[in-house]
Amino acid sequence: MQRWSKLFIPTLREAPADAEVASHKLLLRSGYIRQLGAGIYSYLPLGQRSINKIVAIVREEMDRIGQEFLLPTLNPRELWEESGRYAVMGENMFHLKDRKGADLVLAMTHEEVMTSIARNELRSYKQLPQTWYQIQTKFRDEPRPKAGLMRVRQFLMKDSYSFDIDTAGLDKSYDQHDAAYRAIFTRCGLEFVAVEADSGAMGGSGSQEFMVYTDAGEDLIASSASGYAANLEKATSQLTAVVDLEPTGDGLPELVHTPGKGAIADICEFLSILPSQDIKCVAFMGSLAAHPKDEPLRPVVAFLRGDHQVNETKLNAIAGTAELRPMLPEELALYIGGPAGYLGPVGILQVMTQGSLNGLKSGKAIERLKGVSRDVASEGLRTIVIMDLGLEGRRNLVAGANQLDHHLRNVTPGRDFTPTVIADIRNVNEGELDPIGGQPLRLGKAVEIGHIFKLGTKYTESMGSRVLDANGKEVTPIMGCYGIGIERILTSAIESSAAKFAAKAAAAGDAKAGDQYALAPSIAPFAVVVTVTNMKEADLAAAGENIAAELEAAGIDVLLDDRDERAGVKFKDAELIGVPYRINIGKKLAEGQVELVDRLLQTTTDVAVKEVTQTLKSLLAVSK
RNA sequence: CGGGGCGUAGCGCAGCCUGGUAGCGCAUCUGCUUUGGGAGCAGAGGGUCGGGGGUUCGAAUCCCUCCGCCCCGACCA
Repeated sequence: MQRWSKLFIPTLREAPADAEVASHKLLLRSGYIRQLGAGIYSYLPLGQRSINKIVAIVREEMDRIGQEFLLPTLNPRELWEESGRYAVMGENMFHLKDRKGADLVLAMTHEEVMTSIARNELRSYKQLPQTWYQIQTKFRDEPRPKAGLMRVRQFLMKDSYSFDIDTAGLDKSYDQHDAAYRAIFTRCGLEFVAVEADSGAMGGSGSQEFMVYTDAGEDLIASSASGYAANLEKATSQLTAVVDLEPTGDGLPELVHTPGKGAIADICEFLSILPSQDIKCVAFMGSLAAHPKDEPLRPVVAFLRGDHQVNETKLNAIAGTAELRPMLPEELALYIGGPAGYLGPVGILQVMTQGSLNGLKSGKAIERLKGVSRDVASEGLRTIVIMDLGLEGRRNLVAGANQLDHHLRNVTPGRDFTPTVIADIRNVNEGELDPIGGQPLRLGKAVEIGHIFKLGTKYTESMGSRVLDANGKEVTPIMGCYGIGIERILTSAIESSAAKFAAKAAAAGDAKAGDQYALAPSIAPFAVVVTVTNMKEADLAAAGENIAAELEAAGIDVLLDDRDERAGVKFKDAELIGVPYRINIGKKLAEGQVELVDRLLQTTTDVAVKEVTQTLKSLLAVSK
């Protein structure tokens, strides 16, 4: 039996100053981990117990669909050159030399090793499909490790790879992983959403990220009760109903004097209109490469509904640019023809040539402009004018007139201006209705705990893996790759729970109770702590011993707190280590009762000593 | 890699500006008291003040340099 007095559980009353996010503080305070360097952590016994439980769940579910390997982390450089990823990964990969001077790398994932095994061993379609997985330490030289175990340089990952003869087989392997992942995360007690992800440059055909909402996350996602979920970069929503203004005068664009009303809120108040009846203009210079130095820049001008915000990732995708920065005032004058605050789509200068540039009065501003927009200045470049879908079909809008202190009424897209492209370039907002089920969207930061991905033939092709099909023809196996961040299951579970405790404490007006959490029994280091409130009272100590022994005999993961400490200290410690159930053995023992504290539900009930084991068994059965 | 911050006992911090015996709280150890929400009293141990160099009679403190860690940004199969 595990006795607290014999274990190494170095709890901290205060968190080290380096810790910022809740899970980091709590993992340190509860004695789960200690830091060794930036993004490098030691797992102490409690942390290791929890990690082991997570790994066991992952392994159990993965064994249903695949076979476990253990692959080397130390990889020859040549292997990564074969796949082309040596150059792609660059500084993100750890490099080292052996004593003979040969180059080695520490593996970040294992596509290359798995594919090398596949190409050496798989010969026939009869050997397919295969699903191979491992649970292994991965190394990534993160440019910026952060948030405790959230983003680290050395971490555990379950990675699996499927090899199929055709896309139908791949679809099946992919779906099996989807089901396995849902089972794993559910068993770990996580509330997750599956987000359709960008397959990106990898050229795959399907990809899903499994996300957990947490403020410590680095991605922004939107999801709804109808099952819709997407990255903010891809999320769309149903447009909220808007009313167009009635035309004034002859219904054509009409100049209005609007002194000092450059901001949307001001112009709306001044003209008694709604933001949704106004056109917002956002102007950028887009670089074609991610690290612009001497790269040419292209002007990108976006028009949106006044109450919408532009999403730069969407805009980049439409404009074909890699990075955007706001236009300088000189550039606004050059490409749009108006001052900031009064920019509008009507009469926008869509083509800027050397001639028209020369036509402008030269001066410092133009010289500066030539410096930043070399390409435009030298050969002329079309301004990309993008209109958001939210403006399509609208009438009689208010827009900047490209003159200081003036706006236009009666601006109607299509009639008064023609965008280069009409596309979705806006951010969805909290509460808007999702596009498939019409349920309100929830927006928030989230952390990625898993990813499944239809990889295709990228590696089997480049590394020369071929099998013979039923017709004796040589074909390239199709791969899928699938990852789970083991530590992120733990951190996101702690983050989620801590957020719940904090919210409840805040609602109760208790400002300082923001440092509690409870893990699901499936992944907590122990399912239950038996707390003897006073070890000096022999009957309490004996009862604790008996109850803990009985729980253990019933197959329950129990920790007996037999330390000669004050009750308060023991309660605080038990809570700090995140164990979901606690049995307090104290005064009520005289009446044959003990207390059962359910930290997941945050309730305390009296239970007869005789019924403790049965009660816990049923609680644990439910949570399994 | 750009910007900002920090480095003094296991943890949290003060001292640095204005150079002169290195301090406080918690934790640890001993004793007594206490015993259902991080106990009280008394005593004790614990420090290359991140490293190196310099200025000075004298450096935690001033100067130079290197290292480490955290945060924001960039980046992130």
